[in-house]
Amino acid sequence: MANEFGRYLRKKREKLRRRDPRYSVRKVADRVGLEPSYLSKIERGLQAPPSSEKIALLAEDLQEDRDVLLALAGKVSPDLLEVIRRRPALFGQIIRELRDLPDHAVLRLVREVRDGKW
Amino acid sequence: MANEFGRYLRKKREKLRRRDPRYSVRKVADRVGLEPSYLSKIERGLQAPPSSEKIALLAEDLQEDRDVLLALAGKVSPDLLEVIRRRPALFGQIIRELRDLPDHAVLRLVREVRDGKW
DNA sequence: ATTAGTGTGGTGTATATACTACACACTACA
DNA sequence: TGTAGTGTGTAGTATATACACCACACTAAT
Repeated sequence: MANEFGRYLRKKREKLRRRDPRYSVRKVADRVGLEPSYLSKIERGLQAPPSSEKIALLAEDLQEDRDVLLALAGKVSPDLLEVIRRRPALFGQIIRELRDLPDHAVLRLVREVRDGKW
Repeated sequence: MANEFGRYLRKKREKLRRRDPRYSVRKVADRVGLEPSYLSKIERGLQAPPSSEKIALLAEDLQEDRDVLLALAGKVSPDLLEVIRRRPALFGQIIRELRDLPDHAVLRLVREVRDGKW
């Protein structure tokens, strides 16, 4: 499961690399501020995923969804945590309420909210 | 802010203690499985809040809301994290959507969902 | 044959997390 | 005056987190 993160990362990076040499382990590592061998180990599951901050940078560099990448690493975006911590009872309640709803139902809800019905 | 947690804890414990001697530092610590001096330091803000697990036990013992207590400690309940990690894109989206809504709007939403309209 | 670039192995480390163990001084009660 | 219970101070520790440093072997181009 922590392994899943590494495999996903490597797959995506290699895919990008086929079209663009700027996606070598070294270059990506340099851009996000990691030591290349560290990133290499992470991709092979020899190291646990890095910090949320580095994962966010990786997501941006590799054009991935930040929340998805963080989830693969067993983490949750700090800004979401912040939202919950601000109103814990309220958000605890709604998240648990939505926990077992199918995707489409939740999505409909998202849309309703965005369309200003609330 | 980490200090807030301690003060809140002490206040609640002392309140309970006025009516029931079972709420001494020692007794509470024993029940939740902590060393008394450790809990004492936590209550005075000399130690950071304990693990989520211990906080949950404290919440139960002191009849407090688990999510609120965790939030005071700067944490989020592991079961909520799990919900988000399972469907990160979806829950990331909805939480950010609800972030700036006033309590009453979110509450109305909770009720609608619970009443099976979804 | 040098140079630039590739991925990776081994080793070390600073900081944080989450505690425990034990002793001490004080109070209340029998 | 002993016994039980109170809170707290000092000290130490095991484990996890989040990395960096350096060296090596390999490939491709000049």
